[in-house]
Amino acid sequence: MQPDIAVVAGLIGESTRARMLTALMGGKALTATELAVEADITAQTASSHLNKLVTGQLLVVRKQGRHKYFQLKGPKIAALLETLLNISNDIASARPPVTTGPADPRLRTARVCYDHLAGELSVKLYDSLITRKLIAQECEQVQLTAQGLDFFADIGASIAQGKSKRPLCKSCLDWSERRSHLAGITGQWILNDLFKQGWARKDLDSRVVQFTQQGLRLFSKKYSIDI
Amino acid sequence: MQPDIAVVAGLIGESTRARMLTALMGGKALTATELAVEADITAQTASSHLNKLVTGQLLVVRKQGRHKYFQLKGPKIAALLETLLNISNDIASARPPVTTGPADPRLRTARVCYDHLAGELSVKLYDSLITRKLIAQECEQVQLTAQGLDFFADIGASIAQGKSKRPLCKSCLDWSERRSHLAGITGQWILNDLFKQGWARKDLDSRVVQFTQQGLRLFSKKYSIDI
DNA sequence: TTAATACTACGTTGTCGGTCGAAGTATTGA
DNA sequence: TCAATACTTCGACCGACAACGTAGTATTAA
Repeated sequence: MQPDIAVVAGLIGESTRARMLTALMGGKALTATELAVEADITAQTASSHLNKLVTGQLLVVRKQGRHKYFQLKGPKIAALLETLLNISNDIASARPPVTTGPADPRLRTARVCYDHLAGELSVKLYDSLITRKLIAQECEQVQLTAQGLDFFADIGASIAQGKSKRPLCKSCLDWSERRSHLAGITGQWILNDLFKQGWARKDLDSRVVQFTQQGLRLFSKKYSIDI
Repeated sequence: MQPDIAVVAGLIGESTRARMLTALMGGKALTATELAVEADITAQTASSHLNKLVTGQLLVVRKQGRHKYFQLKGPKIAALLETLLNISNDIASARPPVTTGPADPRLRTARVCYDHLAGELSVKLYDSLITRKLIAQECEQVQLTAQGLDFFADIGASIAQGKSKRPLCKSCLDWSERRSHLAGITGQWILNDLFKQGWARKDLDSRVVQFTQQGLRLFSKKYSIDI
């Protein structure tokens, strides 16, 4: 029997739940109340939706005191949502040449895509890594070169493959830029490093990554990016 | 503004429409009536659904006489559906250890995944290509090796990259096998070649690829597969 | 303990949309 | 021309479900 794609798609295919899931693309675990605010509904309704999403295996929940933290269940779910974001963006921009929304410019510049960086800045990063031959892209597939491995070892990146099945590198299509950016373990490390260095912080209740002036300078220096 | 993933997901997230879309994963264009039969509804209801799917940009329609042929709009949509099939399969098999459905064995053996081959046989094909170093898989990414390019040139495959952005090779995760198989231009060529040689035919109203006895023999010989 | 917060369970309401019957238009074939 | 087929439009019905108010149960803070 074929798997029933309607149940999963149906869970995502309701605007309120979709807003919650999109909010969780920020990678951070959010509480039920936060998600209720995000989706602009009461706590009761949110509770009901979140229950469905957990039962439907799209979210996992961690209880902490009187709070319940919800999170996307894994990279697979995040990838599905990103695919949906891409296609939806294609469709939306194909439709009306009018109102090609300016969008939140900060969201367009840099945002979190589950566990890695997305947006203009991440595309520039990707281009730089390609130009410097630290990653190689063939056939729309990416991998670290020997130089790349050295480079990331030098800057102290702990990106050992480990026993996880996750690829070191993975290109992720950006819905705002329509260009590739870096996902996978390496992409995840870069984002974490960013925060650890204090170069940027995640906006509350949003996927926006807000760089400090100096952070942006140091970041672009580290990865040789022209701003 | 973020794209609204709810509309696309909502279109897929209705069981009747999901059945139609899954049927179209066979890659063949189907008429409205055929899809109505497939989904077990009347022609009126089917018409309404198909209209929505076309408006929603998931399908394209070609009019031919008094028939209307519907088809998935492109590889992107097919990829989205395949991702959904995978996740749904994971979820379904995680749930009840009971009724791990035997499924249609023929569907499990060989089926069409939009424009390439999927199922047990395709996974074996993939493994054979890897073993013989005709394709290389690193970091979960695939590409044709030099030998691979020679091999496919020898057997007359016209798999020039062309100006299309489609990758030559692409691994596609199989929902029935939980293993990779070959997609992309090369995967498409192999499937077409199969039919051209008369080694197999597509079942009507299904994704099943039905091999002839001799076809299976010649196919496995051509690609050095152990059956 | 009392009060406040975070979340949940239940019952009601109202809307949205899937479904089909009936009737209509276009195309094909005899 | 007449009849059959393929698809669409309209209208009505009805079930599903999102939303919330009320009323609960945990957990924390004072």
